[in-house]
Amino acid sequence: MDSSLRSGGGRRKIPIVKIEKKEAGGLTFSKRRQGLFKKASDLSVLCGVDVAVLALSEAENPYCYAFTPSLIRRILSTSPPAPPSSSSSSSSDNVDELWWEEEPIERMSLDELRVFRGQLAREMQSIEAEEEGFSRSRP
Amino acid sequence: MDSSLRSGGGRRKIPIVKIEKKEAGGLTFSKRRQGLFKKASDLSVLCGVDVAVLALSEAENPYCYAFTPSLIRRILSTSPPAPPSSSSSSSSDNVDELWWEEEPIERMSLDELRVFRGQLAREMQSIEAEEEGFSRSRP
DNA sequence: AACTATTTATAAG
DNA sequence: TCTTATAAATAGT
Repeated sequence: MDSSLRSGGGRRKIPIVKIEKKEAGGLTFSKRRQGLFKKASDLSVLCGVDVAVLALSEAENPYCYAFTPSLIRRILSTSPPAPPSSSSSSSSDNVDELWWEEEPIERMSLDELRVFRGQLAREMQSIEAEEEGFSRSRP
Repeated sequence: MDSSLRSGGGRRKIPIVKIEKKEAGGLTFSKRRQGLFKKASDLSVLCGVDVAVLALSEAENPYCYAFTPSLIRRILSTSPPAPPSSSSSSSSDNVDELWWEEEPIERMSLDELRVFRGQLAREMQSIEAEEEGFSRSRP
């Protein structure tokens, strides 16, 4: 049976076009943002590279993910906000748990804000360097 | 049978820890980066929001995804670098094709660089506003 | 670069 | 939120 006609149960295929139903849009934004941040984290860990993600909600609230070594070190060295099952877990690698992944700018500490601003500043320098290249070729 | 012991066939479960084999790491970076950009695109389209992704390869090459309405408009209105099957395709909605998704900074046009820099600048203003909040509470 | 078995993400309920 | 059925991503060949 065509999955779009089925009445019950699991995931159905949806076209990638803007969701018009207001509530569904907000739920989808939350779920997919979480999924996106998880993918960013996996990529960062698996390949040992820096990945940063910014997503603005429809209300323009910024949600960011930035998984830098310095940020991780700093977070791990301070008291975590609420790491799930850190005391009872039997495995020693709950460092892999993802409680720090999603962090709206509004909840960052001053140090976190500075780290993140530094990342953006460096990225902007790269962009400005590229723009310099254009002005040199046609001053 | 444990999937890590199986010899043939499909996907196997892997732990999310750094891949040490050099070649495998590069392949995984490419595949997962593509997947991440696709997820970013889907989120952006489904929810009508701005999403930006930056990923630095192990060699520090920047790969970025920035899917703003103005960027899309500008790209669609200019001659595309190499849209796949734009002339032979029978469907009219090859606008959905994702050829512009992956774009290293080095290959951006001046206008693209400015759009992207503008996004980062706005993001940085949000961060600085938050930092202002800290200095007001303890001057 | 393509395939395929499988894991992972997620749309509805 | 939690579950379930399914679509989508992807590890290894």
